[in-house]
Amino acid sequence: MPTPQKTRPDALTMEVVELIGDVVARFYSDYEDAAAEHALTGAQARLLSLLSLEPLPMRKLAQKLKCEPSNVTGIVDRLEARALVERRPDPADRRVKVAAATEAGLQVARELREGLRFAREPLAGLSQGERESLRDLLRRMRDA
Amino acid sequence: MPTPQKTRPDALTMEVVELIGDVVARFYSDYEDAAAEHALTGAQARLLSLLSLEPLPMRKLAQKLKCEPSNVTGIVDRLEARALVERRPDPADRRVKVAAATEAGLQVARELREGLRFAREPLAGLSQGERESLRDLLRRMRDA
DNA sequence: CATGGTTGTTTAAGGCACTGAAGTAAATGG
DNA sequence: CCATTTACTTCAGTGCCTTAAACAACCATG
Repeated sequence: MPTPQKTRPDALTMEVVELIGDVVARFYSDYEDAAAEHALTGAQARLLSLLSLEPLPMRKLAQKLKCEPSNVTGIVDRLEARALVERRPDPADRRVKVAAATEAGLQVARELREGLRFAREPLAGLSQGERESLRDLLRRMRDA
Repeated sequence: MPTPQKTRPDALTMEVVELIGDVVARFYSDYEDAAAEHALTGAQARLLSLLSLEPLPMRKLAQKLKCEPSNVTGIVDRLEARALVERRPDPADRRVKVAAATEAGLQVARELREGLRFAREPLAGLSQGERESLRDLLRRMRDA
């Protein structure tokens, strides 16, 4: 046994993990900034972003956001107070409240997506071919 | 003017941004989980991680964490209450308090780093050569 | 030096995100 | 029907985070 450690990662892997950490930090903080430009918190932006694709019941929102349903209540409350989101009754189940982005909410979500220029900027320096290999590598990481 | 938008990104770029978002979400949540295994919050883990490299004054910590110094006070308070971090006086400037990881804190930081297996797992499926190109691409993104 | 401005840290007040427990209303299955 | 489960909310408590204000120590200028 040359190395007593269980799964001692090689230097290359360690460096890539480090780099991912850096990029993650950058992307995350850029996302928060983009949200802040619309006076949204990160959590509010993520929730609104989800609703810009399709209306969802509170329960589903909690699942997608990986948090407790009681938490979603507050976030939707705050977005609803700003008329970016509304609660609709579910005709099929009167217990359910379906959260949906309003017209204004959709607009903000669009601007938010476009305002993610920070995330795109680092990509600008890559060639078409490099972006393709990056895409392939990321896909495989995601699906791992 | 075929497209009224300012800088309409192509489909490839959009997909890569989407993929980065996915990987970021995964990495972030794995980091929080790893921290939680040591009863640490994400913020506490990040701060402790910084201090595991070198002791830092409160002011520097705030800079690295991109937050207000008054915020750092509370986080260090909680880590100090658990004896993972200690405040030392700076002999050169009596205003300054240098935060430093204790022996126990260094141990936790080490375990935390090793416990980041989640972040490494997706890399396991990549070959040596692929990891190298990923490293190069990430480096260029970081330095962009 | 003395003094006035700057810097490093903390405290206090307040908002948001989050959890867990408890409560209410509606659906569902003997 | 009634007991259980499900969807949502409310409440209490914690942590992160910011701004404003306080304090002590540093520092430059006259």
